[in-house]
Amino acid sequence: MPATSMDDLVSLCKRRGFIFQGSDIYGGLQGTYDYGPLGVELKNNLKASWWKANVYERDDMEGLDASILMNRLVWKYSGHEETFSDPLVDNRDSKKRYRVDHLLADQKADVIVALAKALDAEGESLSGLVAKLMSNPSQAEMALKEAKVLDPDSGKVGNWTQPRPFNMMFKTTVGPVADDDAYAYLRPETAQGIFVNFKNVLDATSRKLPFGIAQMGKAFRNEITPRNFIFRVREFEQMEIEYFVKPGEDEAWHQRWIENRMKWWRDQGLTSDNLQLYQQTKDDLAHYARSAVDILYRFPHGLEELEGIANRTDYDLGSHSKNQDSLALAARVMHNSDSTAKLTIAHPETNKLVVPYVIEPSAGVDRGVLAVLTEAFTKELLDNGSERIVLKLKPHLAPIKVAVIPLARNKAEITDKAKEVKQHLQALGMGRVFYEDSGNIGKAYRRHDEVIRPFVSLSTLTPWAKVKIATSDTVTIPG
RNA sequence: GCGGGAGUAGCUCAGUUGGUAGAGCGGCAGCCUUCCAAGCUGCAUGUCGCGAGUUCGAAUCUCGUCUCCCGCUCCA
Repeated sequence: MPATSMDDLVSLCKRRGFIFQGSDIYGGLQGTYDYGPLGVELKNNLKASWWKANVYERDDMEGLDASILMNRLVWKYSGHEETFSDPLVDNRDSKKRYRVDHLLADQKADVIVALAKALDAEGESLSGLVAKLMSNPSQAEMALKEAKVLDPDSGKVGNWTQPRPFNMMFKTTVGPVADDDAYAYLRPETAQGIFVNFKNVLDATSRKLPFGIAQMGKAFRNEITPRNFIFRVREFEQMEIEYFVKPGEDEAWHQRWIENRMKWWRDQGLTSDNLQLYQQTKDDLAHYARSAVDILYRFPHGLEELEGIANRTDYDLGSHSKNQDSLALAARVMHNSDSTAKLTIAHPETNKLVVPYVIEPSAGVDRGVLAVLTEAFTKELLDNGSERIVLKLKPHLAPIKVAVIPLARNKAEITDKAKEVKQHLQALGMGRVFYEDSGNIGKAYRRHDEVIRPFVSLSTLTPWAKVKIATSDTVTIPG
């Protein structure tokens, strides 16, 4: 079990070159991290394993790599522009929605005082009150009621909902003129790139239901609180599948994907003890989902989401489709007057055009790396009472595949042979191959023990292991 | 964003009542070494997170700021 502390992991990652704080020499930038020499190998290995399992080893999957920048209309119709914008509260009676800061700015002083009191935040500035309101929505709802916060339009006391924190999409200007309309968002999820390419992929491949589209890529969220190392960050990478199925078969496929994805994570070395499924409640659900199951992992900071597997029904394709009235959509979608495409496919039996349902297994690459590191991090107690750190990684994830360590570096008959072996191994294209002759043998072993398993312990977790060079010219590559 | 804690060498940390920095591990060079976290010699580590203030003098006191950790929040 990983009784690993986050501090231990952060320390190892820095020391051995897995993960660094972003913009480190300028004091860092919150919620950004850089992958170092070993980290990039580990991350690439994890991604390669995902792509192999979900694209190369299946007959029902296509790959895609969509742009990070997309037409703003994508985010309008996906629902993100509404749900990922500023902190908002709704008046249940008037059905009007207000930005929390604007609402408070319109209140009389005594209302603000009463609100501050209800929030136990006397003397706070207006922005401080907004923050307080956003920090605990249910308390905020009661406070808004208690303070009799007025609806600025009607002048009556409002029947307020919980305030909701939404301004998570990064904006950037597009084109040479930075006027108000020349902006785009950095995508807050990769999924939409798949949905807007649904017709393109279909036209190019003549797929039939069920089939999926797989994609990996960066996404950006202006998180209020980046936290827990690479767990919650502002720039992150996703591995996502949108799997399109016949309406009515969605529940069964949802289950199948949950099992499939759990198995994959176990194949990456995560143990069942540290993995858990969580069925989201109605309140938890994102705006697009009918139901969702999370794969949770026991990270150093707690049991948290590693991957979400959602049943998005026909919400997304329906949202981005023209002529929605003719589609008999199950999901409630915004009327789309901008799309130029009908996102349908022939029903396998009736041959009528239908909007397929979507099952979305969506995993965080960085969270995956964190989970794998957490699981692999092991403190071994040595006979002399001291500890050594070892990463017990699956061979296919190991950042260094082979370390060739000559048993002496002052004897040419040994070092020449060792270098020759290293050349041969390198030519196999198996990944990183190191020739290690610094210090003495003991130190060279230790250096690699930390990041790959030593050849001496033939654990099933051993990657390629170290190569032993002997004067008898025998070479062993256990594992 | 709010509350609490922290930031000294690559890592883990020490630094006494303010007098301009140390240890272990690691790194580099050389020697030694046939499987071990083995040893020996030498070298380099640093605007003490950043900026300002108080002071003759600040790692040490004050303020600001950035970053990290814990809690509230979250959902890849």
